[in-house]
Amino acid sequence: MIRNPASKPTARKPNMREAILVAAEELFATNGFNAVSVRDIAQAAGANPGSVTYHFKTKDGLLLEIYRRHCGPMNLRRSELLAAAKRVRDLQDRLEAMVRAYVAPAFTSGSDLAGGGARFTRLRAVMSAEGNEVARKIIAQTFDDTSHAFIDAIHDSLPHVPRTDIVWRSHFLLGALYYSLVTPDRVSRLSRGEADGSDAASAIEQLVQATVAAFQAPALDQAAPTRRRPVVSSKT
Amino acid sequence: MIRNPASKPTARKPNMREAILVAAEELFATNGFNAVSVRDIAQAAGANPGSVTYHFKTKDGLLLEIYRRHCGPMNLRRSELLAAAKRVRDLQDRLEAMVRAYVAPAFTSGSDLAGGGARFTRLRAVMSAEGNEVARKIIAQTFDDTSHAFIDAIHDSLPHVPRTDIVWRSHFLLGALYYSLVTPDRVSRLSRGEADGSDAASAIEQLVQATVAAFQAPALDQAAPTRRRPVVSSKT
DNA sequence: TGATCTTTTGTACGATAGTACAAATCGCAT
DNA sequence: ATGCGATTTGTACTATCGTACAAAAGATCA
Repeated sequence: MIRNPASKPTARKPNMREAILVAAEELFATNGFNAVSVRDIAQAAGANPGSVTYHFKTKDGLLLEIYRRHCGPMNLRRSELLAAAKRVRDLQDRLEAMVRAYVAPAFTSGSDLAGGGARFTRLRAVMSAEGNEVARKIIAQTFDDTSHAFIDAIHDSLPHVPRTDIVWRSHFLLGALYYSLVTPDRVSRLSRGEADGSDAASAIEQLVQATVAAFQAPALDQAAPTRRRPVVSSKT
Repeated sequence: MIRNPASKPTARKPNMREAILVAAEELFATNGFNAVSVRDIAQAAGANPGSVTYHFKTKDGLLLEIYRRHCGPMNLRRSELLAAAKRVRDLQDRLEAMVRAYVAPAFTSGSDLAGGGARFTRLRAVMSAEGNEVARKIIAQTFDDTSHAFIDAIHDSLPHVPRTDIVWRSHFLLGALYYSLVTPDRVSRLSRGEADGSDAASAIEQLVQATVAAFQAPALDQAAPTRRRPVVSSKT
């Protein structure tokens, strides 16, 4: 019976600290921060309430640690994918690759944390909706750089669209992304079972396709008083 | 000193019940349901905690009443605007009008409730993120009809796009809409002050423009293995 | 005006929250 | 095996939660 080779020489049971983190992630992402008690988390993790205090000191500390361990890997992955996307020659393909570089890591794991990508993104969505203070600080510090990098890159591919519009549209992208992870069942319901809102692959493809089109919409500021955009085809 | 002509013969102070509702809306929409105590609400409304119990029995009952008084007017307004939009002849204009009919009532007041539109929409966003049970039931009952009406109408204007894609894209629209109301400051921050995320008019225009383009994106299912979409212009 | 109903107030109660802390337990190097 | 540091357990404390309820106060109308 081999014990898993714990990297650190400190670990009694399989990995209680990890179990608490995962349980907390899931519960926070599903019910919000305040609706979940430390006791709930402990029970879900098969731990003792006091154990949570031992590892993370406070409930805020636990949330902080959840962010800490995810932000790095996810942003790293995004940077890699963005760098690769920037090298794509074709302008249309490049834009799509960049959007995908932004979207994909939010759905899939950003590191060895099994399946943690979607769960963590859902958590971010909920925390941002609740106006959580701990989350707000971390997000402004950690994610704004990445967001700016994407906005700049996309702007380079769409020079005729003002940066302001790019910002708005990337904001919409994040909102759509969050909402897809928060209430996937709504998609299933409204499509009357024809689509599965929980299917990450579908969500990514749909989101990328729609967002690329949104980014390519004509500029708003400098727009002429009357519409002048070529419609895609409008009827068959 | 004229007393305001209360429609109902029951009302002691200006309108305590209303004050509690407004305070609760604002607090719930900002901090989430569980983070706000009945005492917080009472204090913000200048009322006594017991008064909340008297008018709404429970905290859930208070939330329920908030939904009740907003859902009707907002959906009515949406139906009116959708009906008007359907009468627009030009296909492109009609699509835009329909999207606007969906978006506008969420930002502006749906009735005589002063400025309540945006506040209520923000509330819905937060409740949906928190997975609130009371909200979930009401939404499925009250909003799905409206959502279906819009999806069907938009599908009629975009027959070459599968209904499934329309559902996804309208889902993205709602997510973007929610997020715009939840964290408007992010837009201001990322645009380095060039845009004001709190400006409803800007948000609506940006959202409508981006969403119309997203809806017009080529279909996903029946798509050919290689891309074949006419790019809008891609460079000046 | 005085009776009656509605609304507001004040207070209290049981439940549960986050957290602290001492005791018990475990893994491991020696 | 044994001692030691790391972890887990159990429990307790204080604060705050939602809610109930009786009393006070205001409004309404004969």
